[in-house]
Amino acid sequence: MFKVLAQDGAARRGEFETVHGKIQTPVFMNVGTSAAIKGGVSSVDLKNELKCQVELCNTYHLHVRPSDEVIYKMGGLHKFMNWDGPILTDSGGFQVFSLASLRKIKEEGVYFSSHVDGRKIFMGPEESMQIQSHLASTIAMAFDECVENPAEHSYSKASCERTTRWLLRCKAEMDRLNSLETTINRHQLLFGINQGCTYDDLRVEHMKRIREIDCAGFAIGGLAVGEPTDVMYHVIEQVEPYMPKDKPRYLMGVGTPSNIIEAVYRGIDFFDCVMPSRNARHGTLFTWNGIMHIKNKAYETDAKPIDEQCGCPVCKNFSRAYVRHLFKSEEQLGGRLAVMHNLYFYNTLTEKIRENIEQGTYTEFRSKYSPLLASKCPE
RNA sequence: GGGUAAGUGCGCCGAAUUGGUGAAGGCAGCGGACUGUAAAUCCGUGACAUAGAAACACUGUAGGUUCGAGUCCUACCUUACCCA
Repeated sequence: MFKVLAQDGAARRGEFETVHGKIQTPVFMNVGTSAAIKGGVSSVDLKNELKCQVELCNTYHLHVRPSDEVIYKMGGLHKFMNWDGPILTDSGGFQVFSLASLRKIKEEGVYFSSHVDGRKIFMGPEESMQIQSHLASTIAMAFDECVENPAEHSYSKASCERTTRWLLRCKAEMDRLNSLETTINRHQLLFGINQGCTYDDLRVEHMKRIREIDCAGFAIGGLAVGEPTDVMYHVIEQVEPYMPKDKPRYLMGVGTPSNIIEAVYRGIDFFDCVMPSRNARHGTLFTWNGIMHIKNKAYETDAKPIDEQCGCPVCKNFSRAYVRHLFKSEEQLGGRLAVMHNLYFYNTLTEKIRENIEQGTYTEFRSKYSPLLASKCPE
């Protein structure tokens, strides 16, 4: 299912075949938590204009609203949001982290207070798999605990061991669900998730343990949650040698353009992050010359496109001055255009990464763009 | 001409108990943050200054009462409304 087509150092150019189409890696998955890209971008935009390969949705959010039963009745997420490409659903594990004040963790699973109406929600490995099966995503993520940083070694160790037990339960439940005639996508894939906070021994031990479990891919979770960037890169370097070479590797929730370039350099294939969409809605745009705050006065009468090197529908049609105006006057179109630009940028970034790995020029690409894309755009 | 009400820091709005620390807060402007989305959100922002201290400045204007005045008194100015 996963083939490495080319390699340049540790960087891999791959292809992952799924029932919803082939994914060219490295890939950036576009985050539409509640079956929608925030900022008003639809699956039609993603497909026709933004070079999106994979859309990511969230188990917890969709369970809360509109409920997975509703989506199941509507024929699954693909039909529901009219997206025929691959979909990855996150398991709700990140909400164990982000809704820290609203949940309680037990061996059987996690008790949440809904962030919408406060009602009690229980989610364990089986529930997460059942919901994701209803959603009928291409790839389901294992239900894990994303441990906060910093965390005690003893807590992280116990949490890792529980996450392993949860993965075994996820695997068993998914196999059962995939065998049911009533299941919409009976070829749903499961990705296991590595945890261990920033402790090398826990990370490696956990990776060695979960690679024994038959998953379609493996993710590194629990990073970019407050630790310094060099610590994140260090953890990737520690874990990567123990990740199967014939399966995709997914760095969850990461990251900045520079983070992605650096992680690919260290052997990662899949990414997702809210950063392009969230920052766009907040007026921060990514360009090939660095980061641009479009609300800044400097762009008040700037007739140039956001990025002269960019081929996105926004840069082909509108000026910086116009987009700035939309933001300053709180027109919804501003957010939409900004999100479209940033997603196109991320999808083009991974496209360029793939080309450079194929051509064996990834090291030069990385040296040039890793610092450049993290800098502030001049002008 | 007479009467009533009101004037608050940086453009606008606006709070301030029976007078009691150098006047809350909001908007706008300007800048920043954001990493498996409780986020179209949050933070900073009078001026000056690298920063701190000192100094300077504060309720239309000018006086007065008082230990102490945005709050009380007097005059004037401005605005709104009412009566001629």
